[in-house]
Amino acid sequence: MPSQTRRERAREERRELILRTARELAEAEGWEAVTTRRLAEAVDYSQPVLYGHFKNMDAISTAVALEGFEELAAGLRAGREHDGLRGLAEAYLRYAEDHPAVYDAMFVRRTDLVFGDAGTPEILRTTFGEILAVVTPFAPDDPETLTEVFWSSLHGLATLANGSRLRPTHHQQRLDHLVAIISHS
Amino acid sequence: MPSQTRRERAREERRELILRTARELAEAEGWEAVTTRRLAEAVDYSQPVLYGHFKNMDAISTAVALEGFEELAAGLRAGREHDGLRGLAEAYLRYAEDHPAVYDAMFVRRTDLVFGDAGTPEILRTTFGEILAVVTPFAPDDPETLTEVFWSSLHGLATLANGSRLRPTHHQQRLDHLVAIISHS
DNA sequence: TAGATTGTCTAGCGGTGCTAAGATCCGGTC
DNA sequence: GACCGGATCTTAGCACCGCTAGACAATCTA
Repeated sequence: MPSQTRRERAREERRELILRTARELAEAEGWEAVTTRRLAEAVDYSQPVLYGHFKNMDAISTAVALEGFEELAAGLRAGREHDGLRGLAEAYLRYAEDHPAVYDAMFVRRTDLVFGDAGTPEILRTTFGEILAVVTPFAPDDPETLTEVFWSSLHGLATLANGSRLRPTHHQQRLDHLVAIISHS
Repeated sequence: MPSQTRRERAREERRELILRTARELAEAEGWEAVTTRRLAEAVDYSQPVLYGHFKNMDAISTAVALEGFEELAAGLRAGREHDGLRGLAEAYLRYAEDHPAVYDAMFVRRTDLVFGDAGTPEILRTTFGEILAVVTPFAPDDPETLTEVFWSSLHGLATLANGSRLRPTHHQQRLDHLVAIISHS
């Protein structure tokens, strides 16, 4: 019995090593630098080992994305409990800024994660639920739509800022504006 | 003299053929399908011919993006003149929905187009200026910040909708909400 | 018509994701 | 302790990618 579980434990550790390394590589040099050869070399295994743990390269970034959803949901919850709408917005934008590669895997890169579906992972619904909770007081009759609009605004700010398409000096002012127009709606 | 200009004309037509074909291929199958080999075969030349017109593959999608900025700026202007804030928002989202690959080239794919810089192409400033013009009445003291927020919201709605991450049925409601909260700010 | 210029192609480099086939290790059984 | 069988890992290779050097053909200039 211990032999079997020891193998399984080793396998699980290898899987986490691959995931952690892929994430670090992506954050350091972008997802285009995460190739099977470079990743295999970084974890000191040959390429086929990766395929023993993940179906393909996309499955690796999807797994990183799922980690990201866990972290983001926790951050949003904390931000919301601390400072409501503004706290959640700050937490969202901070997460996107601090983990741009993970954010990309979650929301920008092509993925087979389905969003509005029955097969949607629970954590995705949880994340959406955090935004829903903080927005509902401002649109009790149709909170879903305002949630989508608010989320889209945050997503737009996050991606355009990460792509250096917004003035880097006006982070706080944009957040103030967004929080103001949502709460006056 | 006509010989020289005939050559130049042929060269220009070839360039446009490459651009048009790349754009069609991208809209039909996504940018990942636009490879030098497939594109060369589609225009019935060998791959090195592409490099006689464009420095590399990225330069092709950048050229497509510049076409897109021209079209988008014209659409935004028409929408704005027809129905102000709402008309512009509708025009923006319609363009992104009708030309998802071009929109990607403009705002999502990595590009060497700089945005807030002195070397920014005039057409980019023109496009931004359309949004600025329609938003200024609602924030006369600091129109730039509200412009960035409004643009980010439109961009977020466009990309999340194109990635099937928003309910496809509530297009109009989201637009109504966004226009409402901006104009009440 | 001879030479220079321009245009085009074939072939090839090093990289990519991914996989088949064989070697090797290691736990379970006699 | 010897051996078997399955899990694990590596080498080697496929077809594709962006991109370029060098040979060859077509066209313009003089």
